[in-house]
Amino acid sequence: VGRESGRRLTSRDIARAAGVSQPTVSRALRGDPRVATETAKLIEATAERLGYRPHAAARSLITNRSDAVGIVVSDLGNPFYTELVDALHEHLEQLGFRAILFNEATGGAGGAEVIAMMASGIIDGAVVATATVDSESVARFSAAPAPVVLVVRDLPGWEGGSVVADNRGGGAIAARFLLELGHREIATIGGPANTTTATQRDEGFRAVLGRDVQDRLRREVPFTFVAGRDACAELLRLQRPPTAIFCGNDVVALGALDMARELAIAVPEELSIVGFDDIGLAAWSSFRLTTVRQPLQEMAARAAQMLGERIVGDEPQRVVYPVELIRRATAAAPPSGRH
Amino acid sequence: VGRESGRRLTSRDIARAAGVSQPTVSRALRGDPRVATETAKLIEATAERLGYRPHAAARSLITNRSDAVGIVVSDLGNPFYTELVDALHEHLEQLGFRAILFNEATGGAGGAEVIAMMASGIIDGAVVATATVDSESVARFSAAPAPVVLVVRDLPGWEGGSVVADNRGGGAIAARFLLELGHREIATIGGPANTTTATQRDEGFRAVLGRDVQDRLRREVPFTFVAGRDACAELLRLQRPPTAIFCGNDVVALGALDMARELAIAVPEELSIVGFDDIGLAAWSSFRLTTVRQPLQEMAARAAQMLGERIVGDEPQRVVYPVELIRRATAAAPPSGRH
DNA sequence: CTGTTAGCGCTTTCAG
DNA sequence: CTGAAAGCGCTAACAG
Repeated sequence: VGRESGRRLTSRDIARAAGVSQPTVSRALRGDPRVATETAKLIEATAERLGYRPHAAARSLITNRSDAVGIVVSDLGNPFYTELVDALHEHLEQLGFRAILFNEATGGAGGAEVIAMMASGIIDGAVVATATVDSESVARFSAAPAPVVLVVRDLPGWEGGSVVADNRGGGAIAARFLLELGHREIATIGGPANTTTATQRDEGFRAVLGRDVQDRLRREVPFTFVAGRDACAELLRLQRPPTAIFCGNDVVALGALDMARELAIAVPEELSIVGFDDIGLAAWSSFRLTTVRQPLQEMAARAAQMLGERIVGDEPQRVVYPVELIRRATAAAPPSGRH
Repeated sequence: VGRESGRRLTSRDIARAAGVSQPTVSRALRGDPRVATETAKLIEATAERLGYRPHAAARSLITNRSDAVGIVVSDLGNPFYTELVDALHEHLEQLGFRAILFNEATGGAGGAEVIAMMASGIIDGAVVATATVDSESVARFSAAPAPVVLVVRDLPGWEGGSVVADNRGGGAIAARFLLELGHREIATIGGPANTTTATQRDEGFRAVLGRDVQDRLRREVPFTFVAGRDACAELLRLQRPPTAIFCGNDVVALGALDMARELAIAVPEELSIVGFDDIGLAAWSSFRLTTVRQPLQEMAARAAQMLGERIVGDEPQRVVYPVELIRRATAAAPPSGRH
């Protein structure tokens, strides 16, 4: 394999070849305006010709910046996180950052891994999408040696910057929609209680309903496809099954839909299903899931931008994005005589 | 935010606190056996107490290793790549590597970006899943300043290490299966001709068919859901439509299935569809796609391992994994009178 | 506008 | 087993 055997090419080599001093090479290659245009051109040309690339570690050692940031998600198997990673990655790259992937599951709970990498100077900051409400998280992230921006999920008491959707409002929208359709026996398959996402959606939903969802119609599960399937099966096995289900997110809703089909329950004729997020799959004609859309692209862009700002010292902000109901084919009026 | 204001903590600080010399701290923290057990314990304790973390850049500058590697995929929107990234990431992490994400689309064609990062010492190697057959790729990757391992897709003439599935064999299996079911009017929606994956699957398929697929029943499209939909619509609009379609991968097959449903064509009664890869979605009861499975987990593990080996100087290898037919619900005998 | 001089915080000889 | 000295390849003052 044509890998070079020799020593690494350094700025000193370029300096020698171009007949200037080493710092001038450094300046020229970074576009320092103090270097004469002629000199700069010459240096760039020789660097190009010799195939020189500055050694990132040497630079980092001085600047104390790595130009890399972490993206923390819990589960790439979940399409929602995939889309988020994709969007974050793209926007971060546009801002000149490399993205290092962290998996909450393997990378140690509570972001320990990320914080360690900040301390080593490997990353300049991180955007985390896995915040869970527990006693340590806020304190931990607040004491992190580099900025952390929360996206999608927030944390009570967190002041370090976050961009989230109006989950409360979204829950309310879903409830109003289902109520207007004529549903009365409405079930919920909510997400984990230790995520603000799940609790806020639930709160918004119940606030509009004007009462709590009966315990028998209430499920609280992890944000996974299989959990959605299982919870839906339980609900449909009830003596008086619901005519509609509001799900904590789309993956869960898709799981519920999948199970309804497996049990030959017609959607939306016999059962309405509403999700949350509007992931790509939701629009596939195999699903046509009615859902509450959160503007993931915009949120990712804003989070990336905010992290960039925080890294250069700007103040943290908390920004909330509006959501919108996307009517597709999984929700309709309840079967007659059932409401 | 409780970020420290002071100077960075260095190994010299730990040395002072522990009453030893700075190099001894360095040695102890790396587990150098020459350090006395007592001394090592003392050093570890003070480092822990003070919250010291070695500066990665300083280390890299000397060792010329970053312990980070690149993962190059083209499109995280494609579930297949997502699963691959997830698996690679996990195995790489187990080997002590961090994963930096690259997107072929934004990161410059032909892996230019990755090679630049190798030259800067930012990554020690890369596993690339986006190899396309063109005049430059092999030369480029061969001349890269750090090891490249190809996964999923291979390149003719590439000697740098690759782990792929038996795509030819898989195409043959699919053809044999469809033939035995009784199909005669078989269409193919293949992938891009500049990927070995697509061409090999197609070759294997045609070899068993004993003849070329008629041009009218042949489509060659990008590996996307929408492309699968569109191609399927075209095929079904034909005067004499096919009774079966072999798709270049699962995403395309799912697209085809989606379109068949939209056009109210019963699958598998009126149309059989066979995919390739066996992505997670294929097993969902909404799809139950019959497909040729390539062992992605094993392949990712092997690729990660191979990259690790290449980085420490081992010879490249080419490993091919067997595939297997997964019979689910999208393939059956053709409608009577149609074969 | 450019060169000289100092380090950044580690790892690695080389002594002892 | 441990310390002293050197230096990785850059960037950042500071002169000139």
